[in-house]
Amino acid sequence: MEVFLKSVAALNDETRVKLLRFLDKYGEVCVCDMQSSFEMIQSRLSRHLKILKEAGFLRVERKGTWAYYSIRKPLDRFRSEALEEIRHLDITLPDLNKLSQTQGCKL
Amino acid sequence: MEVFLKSVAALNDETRVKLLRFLDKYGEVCVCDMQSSFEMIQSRLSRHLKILKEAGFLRVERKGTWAYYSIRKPLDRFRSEALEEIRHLDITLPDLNKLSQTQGCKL
DNA sequence: TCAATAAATCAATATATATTGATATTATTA
DNA sequence: TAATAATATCAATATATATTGATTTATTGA
Repeated sequence: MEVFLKSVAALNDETRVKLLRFLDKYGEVCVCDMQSSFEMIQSRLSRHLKILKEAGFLRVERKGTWAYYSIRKPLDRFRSEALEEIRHLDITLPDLNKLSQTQGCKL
Repeated sequence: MEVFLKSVAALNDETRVKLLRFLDKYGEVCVCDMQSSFEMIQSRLSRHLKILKEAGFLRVERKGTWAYYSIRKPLDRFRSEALEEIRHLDITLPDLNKLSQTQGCKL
């Protein structure tokens, strides 16, 4: 029950649904790029990413000071069905703004 | 997005997950029987049932003063996957206590 | 129509979650 | 090792959701 409720709680927020879809679309993205793409305050973004990760949706890979998040694979059945459902929602996503590459990130 | 978040929000509560599983197991159950089975205060139960209904999981049929709730069929893909996930959770359910039949219900 | 019962709704309060700004941690590099 | 940058965590507050008891609505039957 606990694990199920944790997955569901993670999905129960519009910001996190958008982040999931964003990572689903763009693959592996670093925190500072999500920050600039979504124009979101850093602590807020970090918290949402943590919730998604601890709910089993995301994985993180650290490269130096940067943290790259992506959809964890494979996802179990329920989580991948949730992601599939999210794919079919009419969501307006921001474009991927690759600060990290073009400017070495200075947020 | 709205509809999806409504489904997810409805699932985001242990009491409601148990109610879903209960109705999944026992079929059509009237409110007073759920009340006595779960030993739950009437207004609380009524509120949870409303949330599940408005999220598309339940249907209600009124028979006189009684309201019979059951899982809505057919469920769409995401909702039925959620239900399937719930079926596999290790949940302790109360037995169905048929007050309505044995005593004509007097809660 | 009145009384009684089942269920729904309302209003107040309690509890949980999200947001923000500040601070801490970690890795890099001068 | 000191300075800086990226990310995570913390503490205070705001917002949303759940619970309770009281009230309302709807239905039945005397």
